[in-house]
Amino acid sequence: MDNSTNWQTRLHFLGIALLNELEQHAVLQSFPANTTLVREGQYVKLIPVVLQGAIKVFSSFEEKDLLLYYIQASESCIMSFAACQYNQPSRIMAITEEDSEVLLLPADKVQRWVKEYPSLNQLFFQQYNQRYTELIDTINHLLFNRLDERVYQYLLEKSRVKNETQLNIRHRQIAQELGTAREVVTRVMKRLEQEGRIQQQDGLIKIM
Amino acid sequence: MDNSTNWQTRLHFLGIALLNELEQHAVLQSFPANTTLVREGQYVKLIPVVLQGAIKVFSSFEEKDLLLYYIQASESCIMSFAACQYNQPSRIMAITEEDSEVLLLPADKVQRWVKEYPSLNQLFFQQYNQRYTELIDTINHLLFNRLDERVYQYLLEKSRVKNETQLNIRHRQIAQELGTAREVVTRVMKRLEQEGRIQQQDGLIKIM
DNA sequence: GTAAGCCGGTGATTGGAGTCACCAGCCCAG
DNA sequence: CTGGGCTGGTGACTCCAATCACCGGCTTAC
Repeated sequence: MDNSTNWQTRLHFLGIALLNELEQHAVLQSFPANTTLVREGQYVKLIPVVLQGAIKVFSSFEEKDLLLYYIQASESCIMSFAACQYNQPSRIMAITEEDSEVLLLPADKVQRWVKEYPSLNQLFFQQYNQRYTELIDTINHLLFNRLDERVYQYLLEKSRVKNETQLNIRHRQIAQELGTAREVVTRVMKRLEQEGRIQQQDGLIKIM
Repeated sequence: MDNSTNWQTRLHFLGIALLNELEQHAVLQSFPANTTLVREGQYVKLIPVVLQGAIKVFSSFEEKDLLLYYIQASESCIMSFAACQYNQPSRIMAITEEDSEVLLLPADKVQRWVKEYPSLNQLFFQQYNQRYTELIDTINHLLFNRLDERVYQYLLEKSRVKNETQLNIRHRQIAQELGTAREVVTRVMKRLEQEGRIQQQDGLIKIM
């Protein structure tokens, strides 16, 4: 597979001029699933643009985590962007959800590119907006939905991101990504199964 | 009070050139406390920059609200910004917390100004980042803190924004802004009082 | 083969918060 | 001055989720 031209077509919306800059200064890198890319408190010097796969972004707080959103193809990470612009430490944790291919842009260059290339400026505004909206949804779910619904939505979203109808995932992980406990998830899953909304077999979860 | 030069000094960081544009195209307007500026689902054509006072921004969802943050002097509203850029309806509700003075920028002009004036571009990036960080904090509070702590933090923040040590506020309003019920707040306030963290007298709340 | 570890599953219990119903005190309008 | 509106305050109850303790089944390491 010709990666170099590949990502250029995928990121075509950034414009030829910027693509040329990227070709020179950005680094293409692959990560296996479950690689931790950023930890909380870390200072970041590279800004990722996902080409393939997905990165999941967490908030961690006092030993407990909460899945905030996924970064998918053609998307970038506003937290790294912010972290480099204001030289703040990262407030989130980022882990590859699947084997992923990522274009890494040097932070100092991005500072300049944002000013020179409206397409990149546009991308980050759009990303900020999208992430912000997602967070508001997350908050509303947290505040007003029962755990049943949160778990179900979580499964739907994960299935959408991974593009699989069968999910291979442990109760423990679900619990961790939703910031709750394993037994609680087990019970909720039982209920969802009884309600005919999911099926569990051999550690696989099928969404109906 | 000479308002016209007044806001120009306050917004000096935007640069002379942009200030001239603002002078021509922006509108200075005052609102009494508790004026609803934006409702959920509304399409916005004006982007506010607060000069004096404060605007509180809510998420409302199935009849319940949640206070997200305050827009204070020299700050703007990213939700309006987004709403106008992507022509999406507003996902939030905005109400003046106090008597406020606001500079209203026409949405279509802002589109252009953002590209032409890095200072404005910068302002919105900075605002996005700030709001985003605040939301993450809110989420962590929601997930991991007891209501006691949430209420206390809420009171601290409100006292900071209004710059008053005594708050004149009803339990009902606290409940509404935190997305809970009045009786619950009453009980929490009782506990906070017994713990010596606040004092309640004649409907005034004093933070210790 | 056996011990250790992870997996889902379950019962008992606790605690936080939301809900319902009702009270007294206060103020204001008519 | 009286009724209706607001305020805070309370008891009783319910519900959901978290926690603790413990299971049997399965895989893996040694």
